Formats: sequence, structure tokens, C-alpha cells
Amino acid sequence: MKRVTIKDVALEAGVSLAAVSRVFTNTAGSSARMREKVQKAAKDLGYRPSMLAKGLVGQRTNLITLVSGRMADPFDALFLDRLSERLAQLKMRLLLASSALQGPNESGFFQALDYQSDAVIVSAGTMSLDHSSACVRNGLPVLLMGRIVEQPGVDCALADNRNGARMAAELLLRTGCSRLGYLGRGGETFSDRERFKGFADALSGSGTDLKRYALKGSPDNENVFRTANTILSDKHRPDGIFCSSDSLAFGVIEAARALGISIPDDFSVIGFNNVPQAGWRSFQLTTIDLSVNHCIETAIELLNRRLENSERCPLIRRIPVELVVRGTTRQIPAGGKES
Amino acid sequence: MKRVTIKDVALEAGVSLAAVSRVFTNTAGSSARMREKVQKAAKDLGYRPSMLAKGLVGQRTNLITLVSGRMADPFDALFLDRLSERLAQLKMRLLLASSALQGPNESGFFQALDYQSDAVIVSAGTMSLDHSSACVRNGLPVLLMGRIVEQPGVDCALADNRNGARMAAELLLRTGCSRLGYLGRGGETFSDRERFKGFADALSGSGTDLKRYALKGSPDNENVFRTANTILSDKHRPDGIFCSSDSLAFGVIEAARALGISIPDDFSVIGFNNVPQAGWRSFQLTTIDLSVNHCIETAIELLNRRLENSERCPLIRRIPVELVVRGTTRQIPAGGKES
DNA sequence: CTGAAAGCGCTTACAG
DNA sequence: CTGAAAGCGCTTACAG
Repeated sequence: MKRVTIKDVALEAGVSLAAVSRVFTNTAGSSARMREKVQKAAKDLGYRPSMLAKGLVGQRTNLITLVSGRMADPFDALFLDRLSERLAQLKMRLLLASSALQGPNESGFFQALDYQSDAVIVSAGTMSLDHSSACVRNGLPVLLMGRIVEQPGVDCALADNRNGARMAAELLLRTGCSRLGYLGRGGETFSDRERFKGFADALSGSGTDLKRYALKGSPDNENVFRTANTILSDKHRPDGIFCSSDSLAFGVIEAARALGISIPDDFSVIGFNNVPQAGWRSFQLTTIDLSVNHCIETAIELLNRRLENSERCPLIRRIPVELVVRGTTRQIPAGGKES
Repeated sequence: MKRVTIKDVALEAGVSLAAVSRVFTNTAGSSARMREKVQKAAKDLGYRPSMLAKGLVGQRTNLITLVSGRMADPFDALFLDRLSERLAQLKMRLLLASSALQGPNESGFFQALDYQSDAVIVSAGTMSLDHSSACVRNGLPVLLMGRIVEQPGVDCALADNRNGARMAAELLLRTGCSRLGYLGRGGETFSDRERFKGFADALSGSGTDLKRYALKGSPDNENVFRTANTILSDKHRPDGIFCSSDSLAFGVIEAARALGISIPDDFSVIGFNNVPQAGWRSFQLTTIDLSVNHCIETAIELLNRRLENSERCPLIRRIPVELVVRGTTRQIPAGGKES
């Protein structure tokens, strides 16, 4: 019932507290016999160092706070899952901060501070950064996933949106689309804005139309379907759409099917992220692949570097993306001329 | 750079440490003037109590460790998300324990202990319970989601699998299926076993065949598809299948489509959970609804009760389920006779 | 109502 | 190599 402490171990082993602490922190300077005695006593007693006490006195809690969105997108769940796993290998733990429902003084940044996290990762695209400075001020590194904010102490990692958007644009162009659309969240997030911009830029000069559509409200399937249905019911509807995420693309596909619009013959769709579902037979979505593992590795690298040197200047990492062609776009004509 | 502590606030306000502590813990006995002075000083300095120190000395850390699976199923992600949100309202935080990749001494239970969590919730169905006793011994309540283990200090909350399975069986029977199948994970989890048992029991006496199929390996869509494809390629294939989860059902639907088997005319499918995708137009899956919110509320209730009284006897809560009829089962004949 | 003191479980200089 | 002491930021009896 009572917690086994370092004191108990010291008593059992007949050594000092400091000695026990040293063997558990792998500090140099403990005789082999000492290590043995202590380890035996610890094992016998079932001793586990209190991370709270350790964190209070030491420099590290091994806690990383993650401010994530509502995980409406499968990508978010994947990211969370892999990140947790990867951090576990490094003996770090993920502390979750619900980005929804934050009271006045209840930001994920404050939570990170309260528990003396070693770092904060923000993957929620719409999370306000108002309180990030409180972290930076306290020497708590901030890692932004999916957006760029130039600020000391704040690193950023995000997809190469421009390149992804360009590949999408080129594929649609080469497969003969001429009235293009972009469906996003109305520029709500940094990624959304970059993807639209990149798409528009890649299209400029091609002479094709581009219409920007925005999903209003929540990104649940039903809402996406309704929005897509409206878009596709227009007689001047686009013949190709690039979506800011796969989730949106799924709704678009379903709306097209419901309207009897044949994909890819009459209509092309491209998503972003390449979540597992994109490869399902029900969708076979052509999309821009953003590797979760690559995101994780980049995050870990940035984190480690920052933990080693909290004073270094902020880093911005672009994560490469790849075009994955499946069934929602037409074949590129063999000898087709390029635009 | 240096953390603002209770000491700084005391100094600034010209009062004792104890005084500051009292107003922040809302302990009775602080004059209005005292409260005011302290609160002003705290605000001016941007003071936030260290949860580590609080946890070390007090009884609560407000940390709940969640041992979750790989979140392959959307239900897991939903559960995590909602739980985190709900706990945030109660000023509690979710500490994640990766159930995968646990070394010899690296169980989620130990992690919970290391950080002095107030409780552990285990939602990973396949997580070994070997070390749960270490928690119980230290007075750390354990809440099992999705399985029953009768042990002091361990509460359980799980779906009413028996009833869900019965509803599935009855629907398939009433809509004229005669060769039934159950697709699960080979009894890997408690839920899987209960669902099969409930299904089999409900069928017994009906004179219908029941074949039990098991997915080998990972539950990713491709693997499910292959397994379903094999099942449905058999000339004696079932004309109705009950799946232990929606994820499996999706793969079954896709396999049926690929084989040109018409749903629901020639073949019926029922899932379990009613994840959002089940309602998508691409699937329209008839399924057994398990309300995430209901799961969360049950978990919270059990948690609160246990936190109030750690000595009380274990509670087992069944979460009611509901049949949601969509398009993967046939209509019940109007005047059809019941079996 | 308010403050001084002990203690939570650890680590880290500092002596020996 | 080993131990005694101070301190991390808090709370909780205990006096006043």
C-alpha cells in the first residue's frame, strides 16, 4: 500500500540514499558490489523510482505534451499512435492535451507547463498559439506540426504542400481536366492555405479554370457529402477536384457516385495524406502521400536537437510528399503532349 | 527562464508560503483580503502551481494512464478523443501508454505507477494483465474496458455483447439467412469470445448452420479482404456473416462486391460498434451500436467512485447496445413468421 | 485567520 | 567509491 521509496532500498541494501540514486541514474562511480547490492534490494522490494520526484529535482520529466485536434482524420490517430510508440522507445511518455473545450486559462501550453513537460508538440492545426510564448519563456520547447510560425524556441515540421499541390495539378492537367476545383476548409489552417496556393500557382498559365470551394462546419462525412453534392450538382461543375485531405475526397467520391458521375471518366479526385482508407477498394483514391513515419522521425529529430540545445535557432523542416496514383484519376495518355 | 514558484508569489504578496498554498487549494480559512493579495501577485507573476510538486506531496496527480491498443479501429481513436476531452473537464489529464513495444519491465501498469497516476484504464483488449496487481497493491485503481477480470481493485466496463450478438442473430434469421458465419479474431479478445458465444447461443435451436471464421494476423483492410475473399469463394459460403467489429465488416463487404455477390440480396453482413464509417454511403452497414459517449460516462463514473472509495468491491458494468439496421441486411418480411 | 516547520521522493554538489 | 546535507515546489498538521 505504501510506496517503496529510495529510502527503503537504501535501508534494505545497507547503503546511503545517494548510493541508490547513483546506481539508478547510472552516474559514474559505483563499485560493482554496490550496484549489485542495490539492484538486488530494489528488485526484492519492487522499487520503481518516482518520476514525479525525479522531475521535480532533475531537468527532465520525460513527459511530452501533445496538443492534438479532435482526431476526426485517421491521420491524426495514426500520428498519435506512432508517436506514442516511438517516444516509448526513448523512455518518454505522451501527455494528451485536449484542444477542444479549453477554458480561459486552460490551454495545452499551460498544461505542459503545469506538468513540466520536456516539450510540447502541437498537431492541432486550428489550435491558438496565444499561450505558446509562456512555454518558450519557461524554456519549454514548442514543436509545431503542420504550420510555420517564426519565433524563438519554436520549431516547425510540415509537409511539402507546395510540391504536393503541384503534383496534383500536373496530374489533373495531363489527364485532360480543364475545369478544376480545390476543396478545403476555407483557409482555416496553414496547410489548407498552402495547398490551395500551391495548386493555384501550378495552374496559373495553364489557362484552366480554378474554383475554390470551402467546407463550412465540421468535416464529418455527411457534411462533406452535402457540400460535394452541391458542388457537383452545378451544371458548370469542375471535372477535377483536389482536396486538402483524403477525408474530404471520400465525401466527394460518394457524392459523385450518388449523382451518377463516373470516376475517373467524367470526374477526377485527388486527396492528401494517403490514409489507409485511401487504398481501400471502396475508394482507390489517387492522393498525395504524407508518410506518418517520416513525420514522426522529423518530430523526434527536432525534439532531440532542441532538448540538447535549447538555445539554438528555430528549425523548419519540410517533409517530402509523393504522388500515389490510383483509380480516381485517368491514365496519362501515352504519347500525350505536355502542357 | 526560472520557474515562478509559490515562494515568489509569497514574497510578492508579502505573505507566507502556507497562505499562498491555501488560497490555491481552496482550503477553508483565508480572509478575502488574503485571497485578493495572493491572486493578484500570482497573476502578476504568471504563477502556475507545479503539478509535480503537488502530486508528490498530495494524494492526487490528476493523471490517468490509458493503455490503448494500436488504434487500428476508429472506435479506439474516438474513445481516446472523447475520454481526453471529458477528463479535461474534470481537470484530469490523459497519460498515454503505448501497449505495443513494451520491454520486459515496461508495462503500462508500471508507467502508471512511475508517474503516480490516479488510475489506469486499459482499453487494449490484448494487453497482458500480468502486472496489474502491482498497481492494485499500490492502491492504484484499474479500470478494464471490454473485458472482465474479477480481482479486487479492478473495475470492468464492457458492451452487452450477448445482447448485441442475439440481435444480430435474430435479424439474420428473420431476414431469411440460413447458412451463417461469424468472423472474429479467433477468440483473441474477451469481446470476440463473448460475441461468438452469444451469436452461437442465439442460433442454437434455429436449425441453422454456424461456421466460425478467424482472421489471422493484422486487422488491416487488405488482410481482412483476403480472408473474406477466401470465405466467400467457397461454394458453401455463408449467406450471412456477423463480424466482431465494423472494420472486419468493411473488408467483407468489399470482398463480396469484388466477387459480384449482391448485398443484401445474396449475402448479409452485420458489424459491431457502429463507427462513423458504418454510416457512410459507401458501406451503409447494419451494425450493433456501442455508444462511445456511454462508454466514457461509464468509465468516468467507475473512476470517480473508485477514487472516492478505493476499498469498495469491484464493479462490473454492462454498456447497452442497439441494433442499427442499414443496407447490408434485407428487410424483415412484413407478415413473416418468426422463428 | 496566519505562519514556521516537517516532509513528499528524489538528485546533486560537497566532503571524506 | 561512498555518505550527509541541502534543495526541488508544494501541502499539511501544528501553534499562535
